[in-house]
Amino acid sequence: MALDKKEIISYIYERLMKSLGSQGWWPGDTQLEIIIGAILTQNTAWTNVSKAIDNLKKEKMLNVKDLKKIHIKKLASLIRSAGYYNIKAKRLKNFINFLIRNYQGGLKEMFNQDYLKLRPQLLQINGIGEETADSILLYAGCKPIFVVDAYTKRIFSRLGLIAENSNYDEIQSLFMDNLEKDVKLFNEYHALLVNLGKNICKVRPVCKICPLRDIINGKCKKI
DNA sequence: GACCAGGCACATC
DNA sequence: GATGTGCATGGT
Repeated sequence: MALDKKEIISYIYERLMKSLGSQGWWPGDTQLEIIIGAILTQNTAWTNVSKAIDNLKKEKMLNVKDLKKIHIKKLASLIRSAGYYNIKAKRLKNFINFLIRNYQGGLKEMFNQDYLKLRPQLLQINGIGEETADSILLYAGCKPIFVVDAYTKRIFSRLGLIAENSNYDEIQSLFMDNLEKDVKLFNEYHALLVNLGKNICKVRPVCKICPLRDIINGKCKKI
């Protein structure tokens, strides 16, 4: 008997979790650090982002007040390793300015509202798109929003569960409509997909190392 | 040395 | 609305 979509989505999660275990996301000690990481990791390997965050830590810059004060050129130099450093310095500043203007610099105040109202506000900030906004909501704010990224799209279109040209909302709905709205579940599921994508599904356009369909029937040896 | 990475905004058609 | 391009470092 064939599994329906809901069962497949849950089954993939169960298998990934069983094979790879809890991912312990997001790597970061504070809400602000997570938000900064979410902006810096845009189209960038985490290893490069990690160095940038270490630099900010060393300079004791991981707070709203100092990020407001720091000159943008200096900020850019500190995050150099994360790539696109000029643009990302601007994006960090944009977020900090938004936070100060609307919430007196308080993340607690920002998150202390209906997250469905916060999401469009975040999307208004230049440099924060859907994935970054949702990462902020889920990983920094602990709100039940599913994060969609390039790996999610690649993996699930290869599985034939979404069309290759699906947009962000469509993919997000696949998960949000078929899973319990559970922060821990959304947290782990996205992180597991990134792990799977990074380590196993690099080969394009077809994954030759690990046929993804085998995830579903449990035959996959790699995970 | 080519290719890729946990995107996004903007220009152009 | 769809498609193309700039942004940039560091690992494989």
